[in-house]
Amino acid sequence: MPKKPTIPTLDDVAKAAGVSTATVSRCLNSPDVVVKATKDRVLKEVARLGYTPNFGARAMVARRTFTIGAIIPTMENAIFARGLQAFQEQLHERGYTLLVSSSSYRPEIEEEQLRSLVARGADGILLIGYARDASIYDYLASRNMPVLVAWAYEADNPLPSIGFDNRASMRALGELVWDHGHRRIGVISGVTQGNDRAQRRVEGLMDAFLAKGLPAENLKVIEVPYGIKEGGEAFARLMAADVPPTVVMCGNDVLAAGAVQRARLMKIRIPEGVSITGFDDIELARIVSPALTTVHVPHRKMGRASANALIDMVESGISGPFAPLESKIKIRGSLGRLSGP
Amino acid sequence: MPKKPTIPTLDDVAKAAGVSTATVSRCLNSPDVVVKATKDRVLKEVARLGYTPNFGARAMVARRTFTIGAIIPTMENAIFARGLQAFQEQLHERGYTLLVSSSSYRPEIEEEQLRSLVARGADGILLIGYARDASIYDYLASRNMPVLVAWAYEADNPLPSIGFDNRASMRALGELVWDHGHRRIGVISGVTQGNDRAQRRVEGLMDAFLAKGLPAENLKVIEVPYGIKEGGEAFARLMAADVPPTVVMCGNDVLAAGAVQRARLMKIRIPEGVSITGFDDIELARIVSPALTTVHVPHRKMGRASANALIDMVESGISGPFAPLESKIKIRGSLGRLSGP
DNA sequence: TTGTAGGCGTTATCAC
DNA sequence: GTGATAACGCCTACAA
Repeated sequence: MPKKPTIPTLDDVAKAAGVSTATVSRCLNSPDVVVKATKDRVLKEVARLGYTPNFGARAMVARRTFTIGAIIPTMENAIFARGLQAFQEQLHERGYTLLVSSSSYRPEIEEEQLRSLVARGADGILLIGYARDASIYDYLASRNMPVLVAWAYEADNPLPSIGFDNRASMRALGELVWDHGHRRIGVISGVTQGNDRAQRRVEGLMDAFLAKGLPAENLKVIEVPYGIKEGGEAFARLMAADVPPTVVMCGNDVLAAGAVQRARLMKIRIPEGVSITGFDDIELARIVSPALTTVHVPHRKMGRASANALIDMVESGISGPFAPLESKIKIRGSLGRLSGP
Repeated sequence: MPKKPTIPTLDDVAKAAGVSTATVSRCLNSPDVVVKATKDRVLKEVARLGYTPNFGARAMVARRTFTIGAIIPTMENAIFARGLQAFQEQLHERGYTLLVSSSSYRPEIEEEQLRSLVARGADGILLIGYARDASIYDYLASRNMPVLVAWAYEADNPLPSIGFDNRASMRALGELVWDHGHRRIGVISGVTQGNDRAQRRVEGLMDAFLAKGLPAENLKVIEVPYGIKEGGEAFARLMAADVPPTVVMCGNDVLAAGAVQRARLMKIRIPEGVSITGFDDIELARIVSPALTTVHVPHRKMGRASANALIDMVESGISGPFAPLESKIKIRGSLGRLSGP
C-alpha cells in the first residue's frame, strides 16, 4: 500500500526508523549530537514520510515561534504593500515568518486580530501608526509582547517606532508650496478619524500656512476615504468654489492621482490652471501626467528597518532609541509657480 | 500587585473562578451547558485576566484551526492585493482567519511556506496559478489538504480552481487588435518561467494572430520582469526596430503603464504613433493618459468566490465543478484603428 | 451541572 | 549516543 492518508508524527518516524522519538527530534534540532549512522536512517524516513513538525506542539513547549505578526489597515494600499514586502523579506532573512492580517481600518477587527496573533504565539507584533485605544497597549504590555509602531514617528511618543515624521514632512511641503506663491490652498485629506498619519499631515499644513499668516478662510480642507474616485470628486468640489484654490494638496498620491485625472476631465490644465501635490511617492506619482510633486517616503527601507528593530526587541529586549527616517520632497511637474498675486 | 507578566492559562482562570478547567473550557465552547451563575463568574475572570486560548494547544486537540493559508507571488502587485483583500474579507465573514505569505516568485520559498502552512494546521490553502512541481501536489494530497488554485482557469486541468481563462482572454484581445488593422505586433510579456498566467497570455496572442495568418516575423515578443521601468525599457527596445510595431501588447497593466510613460518621453503619440494594450484593468489603467485598452479581470469577485469555494471544500469536501469567471475587454483610448495598410 | 483524567505532538531533562 | 518521561495548554469522554 502506498501511503496512509494520515499526517505523520514524530512517533511514526521513530517507529519507522527503529529509534525513540527523542532521537528523531534531536536529528532535526541538534543534528551534531547524534551519530551519523542513525541520523542518516532517521532523515531518510523523515523524507520518505514527508514529516513536518507540528507547529502548535512545538510552540507549546518551546515558547517561541519565530513568527512575527503584522496588522495593516488594508492590503490594497500600495504604501503598505511595498513596505510589508520588504518587511517580510528581511524577516525571512533572519529566520522568521510573517503573519499578516488586515483590519479594513476597523479598530474592533484590529483588536480581534491582535488577540489572534497573541494566541498564535507571535513573538512580536508590528502595528501601523499610534492611534488606538490605550487598553490595547495595556493588553500587549501585560503579556510583554514586543510591539513596534511603523509608518509613523512622533518624537514625544515613548512607543518604539520606525517611521518618518508625517507632520514635519507635510509642513515642509506646505512651505515649498507657499514659496511657489500659492495663497489659496485646497486640501484633500484622507479620513483622519483613528488615523494619526492622516491627522498629522493635515496638522503639518496648518503649521506651515498659519505660521506664514495665511488667513484661515484661504485654507479649505475636505476629508474623503482613500481612493482614486474619491480624490477626483473632492477635487471637483474644491474647484467649484467661487474663488477656487490655486493649489490642491492631497494627503496621499492616490487621492492626488484622482485629482489629476479629474482635472483632465474638467479641462483644467496642470499646473497652469491648478497645482496638485501628493504624498508617499508611490509609482503612481510618476505615472500621472504631469508627474506629481510629492513627499518621498522610503517604504522598503522602512520595512527592512522595522523587521530588524522588531527582531532585536524580541531577541534582546532592546528597543531603540530610534531616529525618524528621512522623507524627501520630490519636485515634479504638477506644482507650478505663481508669478503675480 | 497589579498583574503578573505571565500569559494566563485555562488553569489560571479556573483557579481564580474556583472551578475546574473543564468548566472554564465549557463556558467558552458550549456556554449553554453550564449554569448561569458559574458562567458569569468564570467569564468575569476570563475578562479580568485577559485570557485568550492558546491556539497551538487548541489546534492540537481539535485538529481544526479555522485558518486558511494563501501563498501569493508578491504583495507588491495590485492584482493580488485587491483579490486577496476580498478573499480575506469573505473568510472573516465565514469565521476563518487568513495566513498570507509571499514567495517572491521563488518556487523553493513557496515550498517552504507551504510546509509552514501545513505545519501550522491550515485547514485549506490557496495557491496562485497551476505551475509547480508535481511533488508539491503529491505532498498536499498525501495529507488531504484542500487546495484551490486561483487567478487562473484551465478547463482541462483537474485541479479545483477559481479564475479566468488567461489564454482565451488574451486571444480575444488579440483578435480585437487585429480587427483594428494592426499587422505588426510587439509583445511585452512578464516572465513566463514558472508563471503559467504569463505563459497562457502569450499563447493566447499566438492563437489569435497565427490563426489569422500573421507572418511570425511580424510578431515580436520580449520578456521582462514585472515593473514600470521594465515595461518602459522593453517598449523602447521594440520601437527601436527598423520597422517598429504599430501596437505594443503588454502582459499586464503595469508593463503597459511603463510603455505609455516611455512613449511620452520618446515623443511618440498614443495611439497615433503606436497603440498600447494592457491586461488586468487595475486602477493604473484608467490613470495613464490615454487610458489603457485592457482586459478587465473581476479581482474582488474572484477573491470572494475563492474564499467560498475553499471553505466549502474544507467543510464538506465538495470541490466544484467550477466554471471560469468572465473577463471583459475594456476599450479605451490607447488602442487606435489603422486605416490603410 | 461539574470534576477527573487521558491524550494531542513536541522538546528537554534525566538516566543509562 | 540514545531512550524513557515529564511537561506545555487545551478539550472531551466518562464519572460523580
